[in-house]
Amino acid sequence: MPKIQFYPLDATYRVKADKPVIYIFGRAADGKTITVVDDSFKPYFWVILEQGEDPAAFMKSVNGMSEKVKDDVLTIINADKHKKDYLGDEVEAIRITVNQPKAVVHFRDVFRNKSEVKDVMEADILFVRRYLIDNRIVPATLHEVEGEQAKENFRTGYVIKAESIAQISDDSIEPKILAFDIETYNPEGKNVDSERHPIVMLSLYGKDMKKVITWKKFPTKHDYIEFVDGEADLLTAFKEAVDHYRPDVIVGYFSDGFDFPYIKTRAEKYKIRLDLGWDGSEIRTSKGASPTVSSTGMVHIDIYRFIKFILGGSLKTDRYDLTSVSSELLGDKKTGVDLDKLAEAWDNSSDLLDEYCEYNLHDSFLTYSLCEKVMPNIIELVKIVSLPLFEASRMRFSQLVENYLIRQAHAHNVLAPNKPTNDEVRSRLTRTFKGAFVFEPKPGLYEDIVVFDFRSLYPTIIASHNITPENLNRNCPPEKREHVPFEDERRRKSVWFCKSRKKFIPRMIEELITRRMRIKEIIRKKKDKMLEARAYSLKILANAFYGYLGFYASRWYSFDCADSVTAWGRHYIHQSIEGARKKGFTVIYSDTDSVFFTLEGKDKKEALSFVEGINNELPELMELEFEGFYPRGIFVGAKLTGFGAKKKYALLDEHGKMTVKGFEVVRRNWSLIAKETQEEVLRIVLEENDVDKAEEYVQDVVKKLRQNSIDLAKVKISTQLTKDISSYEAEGPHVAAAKRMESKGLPVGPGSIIEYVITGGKEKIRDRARLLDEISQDDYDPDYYVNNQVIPAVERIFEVLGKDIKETVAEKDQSKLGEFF
DNA sequence: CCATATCGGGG
DNA sequence: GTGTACGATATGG
Repeated sequence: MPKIQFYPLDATYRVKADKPVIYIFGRAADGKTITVVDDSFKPYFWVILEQGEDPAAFMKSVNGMSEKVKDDVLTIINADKHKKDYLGDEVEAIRITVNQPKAVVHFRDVFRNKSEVKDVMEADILFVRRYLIDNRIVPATLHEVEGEQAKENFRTGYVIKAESIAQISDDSIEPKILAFDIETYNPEGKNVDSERHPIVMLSLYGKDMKKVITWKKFPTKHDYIEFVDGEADLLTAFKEAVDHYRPDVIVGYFSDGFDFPYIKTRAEKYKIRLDLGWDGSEIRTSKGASPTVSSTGMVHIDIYRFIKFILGGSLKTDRYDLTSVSSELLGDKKTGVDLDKLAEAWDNSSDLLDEYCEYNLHDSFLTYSLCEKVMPNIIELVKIVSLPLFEASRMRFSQLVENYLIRQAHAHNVLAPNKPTNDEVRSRLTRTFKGAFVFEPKPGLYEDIVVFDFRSLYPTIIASHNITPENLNRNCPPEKREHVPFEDERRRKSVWFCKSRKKFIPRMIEELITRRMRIKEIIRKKKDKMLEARAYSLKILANAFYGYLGFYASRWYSFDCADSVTAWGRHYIHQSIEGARKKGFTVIYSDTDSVFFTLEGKDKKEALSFVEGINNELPELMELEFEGFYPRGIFVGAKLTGFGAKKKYALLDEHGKMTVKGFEVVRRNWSLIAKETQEEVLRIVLEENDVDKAEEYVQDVVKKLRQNSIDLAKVKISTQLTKDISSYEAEGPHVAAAKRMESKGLPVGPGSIIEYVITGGKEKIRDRARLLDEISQDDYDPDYYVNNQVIPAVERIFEVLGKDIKETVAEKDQSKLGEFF
């Protein structure tokens, strides 16, 4: 029988004659598209009987049950029993195998109401998911199917009726990606309306495809522009181009929420079928709070969602528009055209349309580049959770953990707990957790600072202390009980975990930690993009476990588990702090998993041996790591925010490298002169320990500001708009500047970077904001830059050093005035 | 103050 | 489709 190697990408099922048939779509190793048909798998779920009930009698009574519900015949085709781990106990669970997925729902409800049934389990794991898990099929990796060509009508190179399918290697596909983007007619500005306004341009970008389709003619040099006769033709041309290119992945930016729904609405107007599915089906929208759009076979990825939800935490940007994300990830950004004028240009068939087409293609290019860049991360997640790309690329952290656990539960003979009921969710939401310990730094200048932090603190606590619901206060001889070191005595007495045997969640997390350590070891010797993506995936997954245990909607939720993790965290950090103090070090700062202390004349080696001592006492997986040694550091009086004090400090290491946290230098909306002065003051103080010199430096800057000899580029302030100009309640200088730009016909909106300078005068600051091309060197206001930029940037640093820089500067000004008169 | 609604992204 | 989510912020009672 023929064998074909292929990479599964997507899967679905259909019921034929009351029998489910699985279809796996993918790319064969020879490049052709493939459909694999498998009708051998049956849906099932589990029943747990009440104590004392007879499994044999139950199985006999239910086996063969059959009911006709509407047009479906729903039948129990088998009932057998297996030893399974049910919430930590080994039980005889009864597996109910049925003829089709709908029968699961039906019999689930029937059994739930039976008095002899204690619980119904895994009756909500989707059929395709069940199939992939039970058959150990890992999407995006290399598999081999054995079977004959099937006579079914699919638009793929192969259609194989599978006799057997198996993963043959961990090698993953490099998917063929096609990005797309639309521009719409928008006479009402931001107010887009897919019912009334047409799509005027649509771009496609792939390795071998650069195309913009539009339906007004204008002169152009670009050979990638394809002119068609109207919007309907544009839609048809889009469909044909995608169909002809046959990508594995079609990608858009916010295409779940905008491009695809818009295209669908427009296509419906013309009764055009968007049958892009490899089975001939149309693209489908799923409504809800966050709608998705899917197509069978070809995988639709909305790269915005993946970047925001999965990579977001490790990016600096807090905005997820295409410009911000591209500039951070690719160092590129959208081309600047004014979209508010597109409708006008369209109406007049203006030559400007050529520029809009360039812009349209560039957005597809950025989307393509982003997708290509993060694809290793998507694929590694796919492999870990064993879900198709469509689902894996849309997951949140909680779903990532949950799907990983469900996948592993099957491999470890564990029954996945059920999802919480609405009532349960409500009650979970009322409880809050005590967080991490923070030791506030005393403002001051410190010498010989050593920093240590716990490597993966929460994951290692879960693994080391066996923290999991199945181990909480149950089935354990007293001598094996480990009480959680809560500060509250009652809680300490009442919450304990059994140490005797590693249970499911701790075992899973231990595996993640050790796998990641092995990979890191390999990467150290030889860099590898895929391995780095894998190490990153394992890290974010392990780190998400603590949050998952305390997440209200999770299957493995446990208030006591989540609360115990932070209690252990506080315990270990306190222990480290106390240990350091006993050895004669002075602890200056600590937050969650890190400790900063000063050597107090002792040798660096003594600090290292202290940590070695701590590590000898720690459980095996836990480790307090040496983070760095800093000959000098400064901690500055923190401004109280709603969440407590914000941390502000700067450290200088032995090689002269400065680490700055929480100071304005790292923020954008300060002028360069303020940032530079702050950085230089920090450098003089830390490197040379010379406060007088720092003071002189500031005085010199002030003098130059007063002479208006500081370059305009250094007094320029850049601020990013976060919303529409009209929706700002308080008009700050950046809003005033944005309005000036708008009045000059420059495109401004959310995401635009506004650059302005404050000029002299008696009006409000916002009325003195000017754009760079409106002013010359002498126009900036020295007073503003001295009092509102430079002084505030360095004030607290000098405060720590016992100086009032305001006074120093004022005196100098005063004496100068004296000389003058 | 707490509960409920809206937004995010996109043109 | 063996289904529907999340978290921050603004608004209203």
